[in-house]
Amino acid sequence: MAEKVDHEERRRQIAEALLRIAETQGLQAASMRAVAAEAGVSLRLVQYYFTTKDGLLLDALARLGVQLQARMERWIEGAGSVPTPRSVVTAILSCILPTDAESRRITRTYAAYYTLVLSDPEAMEKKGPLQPDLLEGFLAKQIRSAQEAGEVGEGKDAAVAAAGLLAMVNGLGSSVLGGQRSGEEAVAILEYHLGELFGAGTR
Amino acid sequence: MAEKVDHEERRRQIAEALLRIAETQGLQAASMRAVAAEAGVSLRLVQYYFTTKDGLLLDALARLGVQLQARMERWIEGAGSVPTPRSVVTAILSCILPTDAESRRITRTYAAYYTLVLSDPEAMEKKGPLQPDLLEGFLAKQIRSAQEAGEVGEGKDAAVAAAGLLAMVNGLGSSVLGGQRSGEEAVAILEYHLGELFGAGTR
DNA sequence: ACAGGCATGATACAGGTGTACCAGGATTGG
DNA sequence: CCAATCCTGGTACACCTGTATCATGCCTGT
Repeated sequence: MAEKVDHEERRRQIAEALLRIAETQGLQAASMRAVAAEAGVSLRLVQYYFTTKDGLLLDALARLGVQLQARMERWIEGAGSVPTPRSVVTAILSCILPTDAESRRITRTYAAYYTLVLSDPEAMEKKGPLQPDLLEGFLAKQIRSAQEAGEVGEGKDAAVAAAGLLAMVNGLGSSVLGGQRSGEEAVAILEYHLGELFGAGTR
Repeated sequence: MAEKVDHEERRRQIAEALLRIAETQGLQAASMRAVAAEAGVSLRLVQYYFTTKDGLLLDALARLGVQLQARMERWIEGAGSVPTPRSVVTAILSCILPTDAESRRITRTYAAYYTLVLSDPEAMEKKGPLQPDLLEGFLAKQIRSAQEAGEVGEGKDAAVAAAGLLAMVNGLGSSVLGGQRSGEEAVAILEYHLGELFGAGTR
């Protein structure tokens, strides 16, 4: 058979063009023709590698997920040589906030997908390597182990605290994207609440 | 002049049709024709009362804002005969969460508008009687007065706590809409964190 | 009673959308 | 060298979008 080009590479090129448009102009501006133009290929090619538009949308979303996951792992590693639970939790949560260019890009793009999954509920499951439920469970586990180490008060509920923090980071991200707050203010608010949690309960 | 119909009433009828579509199918499904059909009028009428589509979108958003504001005032009144700062804060925050039919409707519709204001930044300012900054400031004031009454610890930062709580409620609402959590679980998480704040700091 | 202007209906237009189809060029297996 | 297979370009087809235009009915002030 004639195996000329690298399919995966082409798919990546096109999918990232879609993500670029979604980030800057929103998903409603990401037509097949616009994606083709942004990727520098013909409309036919986009159709060829992703038969339907939903296929393209889903594939691009999956790629965005692995990008975020990669960023989180990078931030956890960079949190310190011996990662304490607190530093891990701080790294995970603060790397989601739109502070630098990469996180702003990822957050904006995820926000563009947000209304899409609302209007089409549970159509986009089984896709993401990033289920927020998993992340929440992981955070709760970190908090619980910090609790056993005496770093957080006995009375705290690790699961509820994790859920609340994750939701807060989500909301803070929205406010930054909406221009009500700078990224630095958002991390300040987050770190204050982390201090309340890890501050041994008295204070 | 011939003053036959009640303009305001017709505008309300059409705008609420738009909101109904936005809630159930998202804003991208709210075409002029769909709104006309939902409102039971002709396309021309929608054009007549709202010259352009942006006008309709903005007007409907404003109406949604006053609906939310009315709900908040209703909840504050229903919070108790003598409203304490804590009950006021609890009422405001928990009435935003999608628990009953009305709040689900409002939250879903606001979410539908969310990506719209992202792709067109600051185009929709000066509109809402509900700036989140104002709400945040009001919450901070309530917390501060509770602080003077000794209900919350001295070390707490009222402004930062208010910002965090508001963001958390925002994020919790998103998770409920996304189907990860029930509304009751969300208010439980919120009330836990309110307890942490108002629980005099020790515990 | 009659003209004036408001309110409504039907339709047209230009543009953009996702998808389908047809054709030809390149490359490799036999 | 031939043919089969993969890849790519151009284009067409319905359909839906927001908006503009033409026309008509109906109420009202005088």
